[in-house]
Amino acid sequence: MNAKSGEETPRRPRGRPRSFDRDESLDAAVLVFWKNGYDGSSIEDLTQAMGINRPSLYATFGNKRDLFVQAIDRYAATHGNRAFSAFRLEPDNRKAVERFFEASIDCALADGTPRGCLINTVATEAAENDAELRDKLADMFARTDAAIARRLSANHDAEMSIIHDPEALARMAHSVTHSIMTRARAGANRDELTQIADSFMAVLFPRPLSDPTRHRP
Amino acid sequence: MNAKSGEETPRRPRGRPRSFDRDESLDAAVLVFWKNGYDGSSIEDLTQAMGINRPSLYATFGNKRDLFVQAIDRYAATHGNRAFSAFRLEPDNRKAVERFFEASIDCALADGTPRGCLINTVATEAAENDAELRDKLADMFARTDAAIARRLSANHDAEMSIIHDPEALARMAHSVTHSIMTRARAGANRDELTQIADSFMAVLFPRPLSDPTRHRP
DNA sequence: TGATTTATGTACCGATTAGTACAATACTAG
DNA sequence: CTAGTATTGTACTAATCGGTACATAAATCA
Repeated sequence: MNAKSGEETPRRPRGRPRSFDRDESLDAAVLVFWKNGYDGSSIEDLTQAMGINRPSLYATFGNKRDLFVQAIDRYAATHGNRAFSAFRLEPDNRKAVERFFEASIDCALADGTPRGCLINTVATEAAENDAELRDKLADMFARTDAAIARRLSANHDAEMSIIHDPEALARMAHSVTHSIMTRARAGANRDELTQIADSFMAVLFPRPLSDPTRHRP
Repeated sequence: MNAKSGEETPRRPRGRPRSFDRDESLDAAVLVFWKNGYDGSSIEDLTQAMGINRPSLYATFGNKRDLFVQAIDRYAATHGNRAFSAFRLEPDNRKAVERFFEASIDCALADGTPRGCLINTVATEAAENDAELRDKLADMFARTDAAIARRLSANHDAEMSIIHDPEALARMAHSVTHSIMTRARAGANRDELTQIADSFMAVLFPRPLSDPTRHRP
């Protein structure tokens, strides 16, 4: 009867309602894993940061490893997506990649969050002993490569880059952020990371000698 | 008297001699940390792989954290140095960088060793909660940048690269290996890593259109 | 030959680990 | 109202964690 008369009714679930928001708790778990790594994060650390107790964690997220995988997806949908939103909004390819690098640096060095990237730095390290996680990450990396390539080839000014293959250019831009994340976690400051980004911009999108805004190669 | 008559006498130390070779044990510890990460490696794992018991580990290397730092240095002197030896032996800058990338891929995917790099992948992740380690890594990264730059500027054919500043070129070549290590740990295969390296070779060392061995950009 | 010094092997420490049993609680369905 | 269902908080488990005390073994020094 419900299925016919009112599809808009939310139909609350049967038992006692959950007292916390799943995604908010997941955001807290992201920060813990991001800072301490997988093995460095204890259930005690996690439940404390998430504001829930152990049975709630296990009932909602499965176990520590499952929680980690869900935290990776949550990270990709939040912090990870921020670098791409700037990317998507910029119609010019050169500026889009430039802002992609800037956003990556911002994410890698943001106040209030750990250095580097949960995916590139933490999950990747933990993937050595977890073949399923490794496959997941390889897939995420490939999807990121493809998403950048799709965005780059959508614009017809792709000729501005000396790389005429958008997929190759996308892999390279993505790769530059890997170094940004690695160097950030290892203590590099913003100037150093900006220098890296600028250097690669200069070779990926070289400006003609006549251009006064041209990077010095 | 010893100092005058015979400097060649080894003068063995006082007490019971150590029953294992320090560097050999360290090599085993390198593999354990490389595979499992810092927090993922237990003292039990380490002593078992190193073939020594716990008191010997603590007497020789201090504690787990100190052992980790010594393993990092040992890694740099063995596996890490291999990438540079190929680099140093090659007089041509383009080929030197090409072999630097090849050696990095070999190290990242070698049979018998874990994926990626102990320094770029494992130690870097662990540096977030260890300011001293982070400073050490930042220093190691800067030294690697500088060593590559020194090698590149020693040769006068540096003009072969589109990047005329050897230090910028060195940072970029080093950065490419960061992505190689990250992607390798995340499950990328040799073809994918070679593709990355080739793409960057094509922009860092572009060949003239007339060159039949020119990379397709 | 002792006396001294250092490493080894066993056996242990308190703390922390991931995960769970169980009763109480808060909701929906009838 | 009662019955059914799912979450909550407390308390607990066996196992493992990093680190060490202590007696024994093997070397040098005198």
